[in-house]
Formats: sequence, structure tokens, C-alpha cells
Amino acid sequence: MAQSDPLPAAGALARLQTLPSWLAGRVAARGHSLVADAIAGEGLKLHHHAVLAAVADGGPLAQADLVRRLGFDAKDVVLMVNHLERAGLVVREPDPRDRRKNAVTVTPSGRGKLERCARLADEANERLLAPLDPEERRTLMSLLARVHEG
Amino acid sequence: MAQSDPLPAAGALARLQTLPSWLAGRVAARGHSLVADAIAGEGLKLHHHAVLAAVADGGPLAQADLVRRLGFDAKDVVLMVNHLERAGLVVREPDPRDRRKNAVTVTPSGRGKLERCARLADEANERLLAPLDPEERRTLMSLLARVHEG
DNA sequence: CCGAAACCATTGGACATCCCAATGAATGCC
DNA sequence: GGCATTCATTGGGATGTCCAATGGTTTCGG
Repeated sequence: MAQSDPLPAAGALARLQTLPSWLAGRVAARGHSLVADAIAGEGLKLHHHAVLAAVADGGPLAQADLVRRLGFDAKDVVLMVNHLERAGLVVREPDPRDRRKNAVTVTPSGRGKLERCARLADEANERLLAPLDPEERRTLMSLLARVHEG
Repeated sequence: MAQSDPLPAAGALARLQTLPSWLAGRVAARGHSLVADAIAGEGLKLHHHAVLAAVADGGPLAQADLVRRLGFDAKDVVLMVNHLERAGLVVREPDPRDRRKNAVTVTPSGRGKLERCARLADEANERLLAPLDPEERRTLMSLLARVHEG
């Protein structure tokens, strides 16, 4: 009876699961999970980490700047800055040059937290890419970057 | 003043955004968006497509089988099968050999929908990988597969 | 044969994420 | 001096993921 499988839909699921979009989704999910677990002990989520990094980079930043740089929703930025401020990692001050804005600044504690989280994130990515050697990792990153920019 | 940037946290955001997990997340998000948009016109979401493909592959399947094969939550499978059944793409029948189970089967209409969606998903992935030539695509897939399996 | 344990589909709800709309205060432009 | 724009904030809706509880059914051990 094994007539070489003439059915048109044979292996439909397998076909789906070898799609680049599916594979990238699985890898991304695993990467997200690894990094999220890694920095969870520091009390931060991925988006908090990104906000903290952006603030550390750019000196005093208005929240609207964070919205633009990170592509997050303004509402969510409010909540994240709330969280970071309560944790003493950033400070919200009124901008004297434009009273609409909040000047968000990193605290020394925030810098320390950022460095620890960056290291943890690096280690998590090390685990993610464990199956690949350095040359292969560079190739993967280069290809992903080109897909992303395209 | 340009003292070669001795600050420890300089470029923290950029560093974050060159992490494999971040890059994979962006590519995955774009792939998801492309495929979701592509099959949205057929009235299906990605998970519906996966369920439909699994049912088409495995002949009559119990919903619990779908839970195991796809890793979805049982509740969500119920909702997806509801949707697919209302659209006339699958049929739910009581399994005569085990009255606890529903035997879920694809309809001819469901097979047609599945083929169209599979083609649309392929085209979307073609767009996703447009920046890469065939050789590079194979390399990317191979590397992603190894990261995924590791 | 019978009761305990496991399995099945379904329902309800918690929780986080993502996106959009509306508000009040403040600024810049003409 | 008005008027459109920007800012931070609040509220809410849509979606996705996950866990718990239920009632019906089968299986297995004794």
C-alpha cells in the first residue's frame, strides 16, 4: 500500500515546522526564556533591561525619547519607569528646560544592576548558542542581521 | 574630551541589541507578522494553521493528541477546533472506540484551505529570507535547527 | 465484579503583553 | 494671543499563555 504517499497534504505539520519563521520563533522563544530566567533574579524583565540600558546610554532622557528609541508603547514606558524608579535604579526629575518632560537618569545602583544583567544576558546567550562554534555563531549572527535589516 | 569612552556602560543598548536572543526575537517577530498577515485573509491564525496541518496529517485525531503533538494548552485546542469546525474545515465526531474522545477529521474544504495557507506561508517566508541567496538560506536553517535541537 | 486511578473535553479565570484612545499640562509657532 | 503639537499619564480592549476544577468515561488492580 505504500504507494509513495501521493496525498497532497502528507507531512503538512512537518512542513510547517521546518519553515524559517517557525524555526526562528522557537529559537527566539528559547532565547527569551533563557534570558528572562537569567535576569529574573535581579527583579527585571527584558523590557526593563532595555529601558535601563537606553537610559544609561543616553544620559537624562525623556520618556518620549524612550518610546521612540525602543519602539515601546508610551503606557508601558510609564509602568517600566515606575518599576525602575521604585527599585531605585533610575530617577525621574522634572526637566527644567521643558516642564512637560521627565528627565530620567540612571542611579549608581542602576548602573550596577545593568552590568550584572548584561553579564547574565551574555551568559544566557552563551547557553543558547552552545551547539555552535565561534565561527558558526558569527555566521548565524551575520545572516540574522541581514534578514533583520532587509 | 573624547577620552576613548572609558565608561563601563557605554553602548549598553547597542550591546543588548546585538545579542543573539534579541536578534532572533526581531526576526521571529517579523516572520510571525508576515505569515500571520498572509493567512489572515483565509481567516486563520498561526495556531489554527498548525492544528489544521496536524489533523490533516494524522487522520482522525483526538484533541488530547493535538495537545501532545503541538504543545498547546487543552483549553486553547478546544477553542481552535471550535473555530475550525464552525468554518467547516474540520469535523468533530464521537470516537466509537472511546466515548471520551472526539475524532477530529479534516474536511475536503479544510484540505483546500490548508494548501492555500501553506502556500501563503511559504511565500511569506520567501519574503522574510529575501535578503539571502539559496546557499545562505540553507546555512541559516541548518544553524537555527542545531540551536533549536541543542 | 468493583472501586480507584487515569484520561478526556470543556469551562472559567489569572496573568502578561501589545495596541489604541482620551486627558490635562506645557511648549512652540504664526 | 491663539492653536496645533508634544508630553506623561490613565483607562481599556484584544490576544496569548497557563493553571484549576468539573463531569463523563475508560482502564486497571484486586
